[in-house]
Amino acid sequence: MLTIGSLAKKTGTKVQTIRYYEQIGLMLEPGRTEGGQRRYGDDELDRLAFIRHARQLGFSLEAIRELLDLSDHPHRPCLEADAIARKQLKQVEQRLARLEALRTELMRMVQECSGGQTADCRVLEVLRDHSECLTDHDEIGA
Amino acid sequence: MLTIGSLAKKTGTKVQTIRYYEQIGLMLEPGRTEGGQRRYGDDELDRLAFIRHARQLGFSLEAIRELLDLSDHPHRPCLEADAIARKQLKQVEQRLARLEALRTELMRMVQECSGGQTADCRVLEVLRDHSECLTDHDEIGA
DNA sequence: CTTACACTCTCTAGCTACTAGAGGTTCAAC
DNA sequence: GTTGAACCTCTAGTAGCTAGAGAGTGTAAG
Repeated sequence: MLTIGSLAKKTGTKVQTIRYYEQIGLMLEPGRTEGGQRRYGDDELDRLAFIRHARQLGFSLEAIRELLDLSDHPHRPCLEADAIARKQLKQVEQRLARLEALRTELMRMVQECSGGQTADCRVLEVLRDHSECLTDHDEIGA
Repeated sequence: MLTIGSLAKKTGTKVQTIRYYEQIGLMLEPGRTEGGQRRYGDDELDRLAFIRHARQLGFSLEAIRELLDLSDHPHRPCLEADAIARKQLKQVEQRLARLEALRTELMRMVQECSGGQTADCRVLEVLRDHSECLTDHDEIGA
């Protein structure tokens, strides 16, 4: 049985954040001690690890909620789950494409920026350049 | 001379967001018409394009502020900007790896999920795995 | 058994990076 | 010279946390 603090440590989450996830219904209400302190089992550790990983991948809490629902209701017909999976897959692929473009730019930035002064530094120029970007105006936020 | 609206269109930014950037000091105060409306030149277009691009690359507004400072004061060494870029690159590469794992699993799920039930779904398991993550607890937020 | 103290509890308020709306003004085209 | 889209300021709301106040709990040493 884990205290909220050790669960936090194991998953790299702030204690407050775990309580927040419970509050908005992403984490289920855990068992409590006589005195009212939360105690967690391995299922909860898994669930929280999943949430944190998904967050690191840029999924919104709403998207994560959908994915968790897939696992919480295993007797649902597959069509529903399939639709959600397809939707998420599409998002994942968009995200991958953007991240790859991004990696390329960052790698170029790091390479070109070696030893000079800021005046010579291409970091700013690379990002300042808007010859390409002016055509793709998709959203930034998750 | 650009109105705030056309600047917004050119950079894929919301009008409100531009005013917000001005408010927090990321965008400098532009000239105004007699009637008090903002008018922008090409420098401001460049600056905003830079900010937006950097945001798309996952830089926080604070990191962007630092980068803009470097460009505003070009006689400082580039090391600082380089460090910021490297940090972002590392994060991007971590995210790419995890996203690829998730894509694989979602693809498998969509393929296999034809007639079965959610019970077979491995999506959660992929991200639930915390064998690696338990050692690297870097921040999520930019 | 009791005392120490790290940990937990709830609650409220603050943070970043926007976004939306109310209510009013300006600009440019007709 | 009037219409209407675009602009103005201001306030408040959003997601996803994060920090602090003030009080209670759990455990281990003395």
